[in-house]
Amino acid sequence: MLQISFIRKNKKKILLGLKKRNFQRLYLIDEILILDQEKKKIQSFLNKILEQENCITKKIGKYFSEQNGYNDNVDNFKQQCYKLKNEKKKISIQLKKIFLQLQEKLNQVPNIPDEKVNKFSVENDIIFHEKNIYSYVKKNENILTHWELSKKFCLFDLKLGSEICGAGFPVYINQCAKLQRSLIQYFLDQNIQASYQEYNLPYVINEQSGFCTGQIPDKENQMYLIEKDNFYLIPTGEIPLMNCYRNKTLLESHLPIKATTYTSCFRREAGSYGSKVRGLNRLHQFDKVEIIQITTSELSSFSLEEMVFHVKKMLHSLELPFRILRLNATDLSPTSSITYDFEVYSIAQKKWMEVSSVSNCTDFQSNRLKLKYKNYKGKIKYCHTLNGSALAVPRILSTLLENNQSNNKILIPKVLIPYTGFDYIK
RNA sequence: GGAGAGAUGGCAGAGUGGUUAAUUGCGACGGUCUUGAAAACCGUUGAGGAUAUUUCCUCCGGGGGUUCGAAUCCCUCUCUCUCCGCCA
Repeated sequence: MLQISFIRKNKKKILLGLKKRNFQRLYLIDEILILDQEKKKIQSFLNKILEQENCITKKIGKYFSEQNGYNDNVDNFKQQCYKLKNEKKKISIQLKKIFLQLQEKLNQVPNIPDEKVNKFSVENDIIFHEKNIYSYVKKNENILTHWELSKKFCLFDLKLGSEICGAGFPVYINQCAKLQRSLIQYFLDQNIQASYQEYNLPYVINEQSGFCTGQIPDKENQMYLIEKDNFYLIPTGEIPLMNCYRNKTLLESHLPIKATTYTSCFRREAGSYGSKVRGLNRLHQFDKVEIIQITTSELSSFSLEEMVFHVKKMLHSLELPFRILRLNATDLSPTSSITYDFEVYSIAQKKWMEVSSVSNCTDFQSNRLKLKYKNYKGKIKYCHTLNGSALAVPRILSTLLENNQSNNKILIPKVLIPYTGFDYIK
């Protein structure tokens, strides 16, 4: 959510940013500013009434404490209060109505894109491209997809999962199950080594948490709802992790805060179909290790670079061919001001698979979270929040299987062998 | 699931109808003393909003009510703790 004080002072900048996103409802900004003016007017009028009321009540109080009894003046004062009370009630209702309208409109406005982000009409920028992809392509002509490999090596069973629950809930078996667990452990260890603190969190959240990180109302339909208790299954560990810092005022000297968590993620993925959902490409339940940073406005772009570098390093260590894209403005999620997507190339499917997305949400989330910090001068400001996957497990798993296959076995990358305890799958 | 207790500033913890944004302690910040530090002593120290920059308003878990007036009384919701039951 944008701050109202920011909107008041930066109308032009905001409109330009929203146009860049191809956001259609630009009129919202004018409506917000008008409502804000109106709210201010009514608020100060109400304040004056309250002031009068407080003044009279204090006088009555004085009579009671000093003279210990009734007085003609007291009845007079009471009469005055009755009048004010009626007016107060009327105006409070008006104010509340306007406040809610204002809030509702503010909730609809997305974050302003960073200067580096391209317009909606432009292709996503490829800012990094691993060249050794070509050596993989030459290596073998008879390459199997991971679902074909699964049949050959007994890696996972989608049918079994669909009988237990439904499509998109895979069952991993034997060496593949261990490889999956090894990946999670490896990612967590790498993150902890980069001084991210590990959290183990609830997989279920309430509505407030979803609102604070921006999934509600925007992506409400992507989440599973437990109606009986009004809880949602998490679509990403970012939500419970970031909500650990709801309603907090941190000290600048404690920033940046770096945290990581491993969770399963649950997504309804309504409307997905075809090759996109083959095998492990798009699932209703999958595992992901998430990293976040909470920092100041001055340092958030540095944090973003640091996170990108960290993810890059991990992909390198897994020896996977990948590229990094800077998303253009239309592809940004509403909370994000700038996002880098990491894609690994699958030589079997001959396409790029998104395995991580690293975003700077600036103060958009912290405004909803009421997450602030006190700077060295003692002034209180909103934090900047960043989040990224490090990394999404199934797509790393599937591309590892596909890219490391040979006729009768699948090789495990060196860095994972201490975790798996075997150096190939057969 | 049953019974009871509670929710107050960064934290701890008073306050049961009237100058109470709220005693006090800890913490933090500033000062005195000291070569420096500690100790001791003195002082400052919640947030949000509006504004003519001076004042005003709001906030004691959330919402509603009683009253001229609510942290304080009533209703309701949420959460926490204790005891009992059930259970990985």
